[in-house]
Amino acid sequence: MHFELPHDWPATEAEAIALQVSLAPMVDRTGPGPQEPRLIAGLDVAYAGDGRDGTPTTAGSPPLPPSPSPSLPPSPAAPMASAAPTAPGRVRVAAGIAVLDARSLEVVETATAVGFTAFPYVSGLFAFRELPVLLDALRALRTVPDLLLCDGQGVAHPRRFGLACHLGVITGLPTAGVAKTPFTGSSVLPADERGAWTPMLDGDEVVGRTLRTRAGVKPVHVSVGHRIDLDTACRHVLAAAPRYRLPETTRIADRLSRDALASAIP
DNA sequence: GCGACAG
DNA sequence: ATCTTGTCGC
Repeated sequence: MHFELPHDWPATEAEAIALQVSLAPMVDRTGPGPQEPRLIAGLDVAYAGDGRDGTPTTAGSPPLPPSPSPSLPPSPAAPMASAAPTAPGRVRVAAGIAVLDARSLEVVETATAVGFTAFPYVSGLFAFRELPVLLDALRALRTVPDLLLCDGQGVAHPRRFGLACHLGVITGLPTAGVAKTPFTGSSVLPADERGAWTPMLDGDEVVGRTLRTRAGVKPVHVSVGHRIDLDTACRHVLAAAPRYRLPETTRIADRLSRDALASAIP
């Protein structure tokens, strides 16, 4: 598929935060979104080494020098990476996308992309780290998913603009975030029964839902990304996770990204 | 001021 | 995120 970046890539944490603040108003949290999607895609990113890179979280200093990571020219049919080769402080990454038939949960198409991180891991600015390689993998996709399930938060974010929202605004597709641990917003544990849920609250605002996809296992945290409502998002997450804690989409995307990373010849 | 902090 | 052995259970 094809899309244009609605903004330049930030070089500092301050720029990244300003970008989130300006883009957050573009998020559509009410959807209602696809009621019966035909194709649901899961996305994930794998890291080499320990996943950490240079600049920790030192306040003030720029995250990383201007990086060329976000792919510039839309090469037609070339396994494009995020440019820049071995640069100090940059970690090799691989993205995996699995497009499944929403009803049978069978794989319809897969795509991967490899590259290097263009931003350090900073809680709240997670998207700037994974988006570049994820977008490369999305560009390699032939089919257009009806819903994107992301590994991380949607509006359950300090500025209401987590990875799922960012990906939704860029692609224009409905998205939802499925996080393994809570971030912004707290909730009480839902009953130990598949399908049980409790609201995630940040003050008096509902930012997501803690959803039990399987009894006896920790619940996941679902939040709206873009062009879908919370009920619809949770319904699809539950349907995509018939047996394990995480949706099949995410599980398969995780495997794809790890395999792609291993094939990238470390 | 101190701790916490999606992956 | 990633590094890892053993262990409990279907």
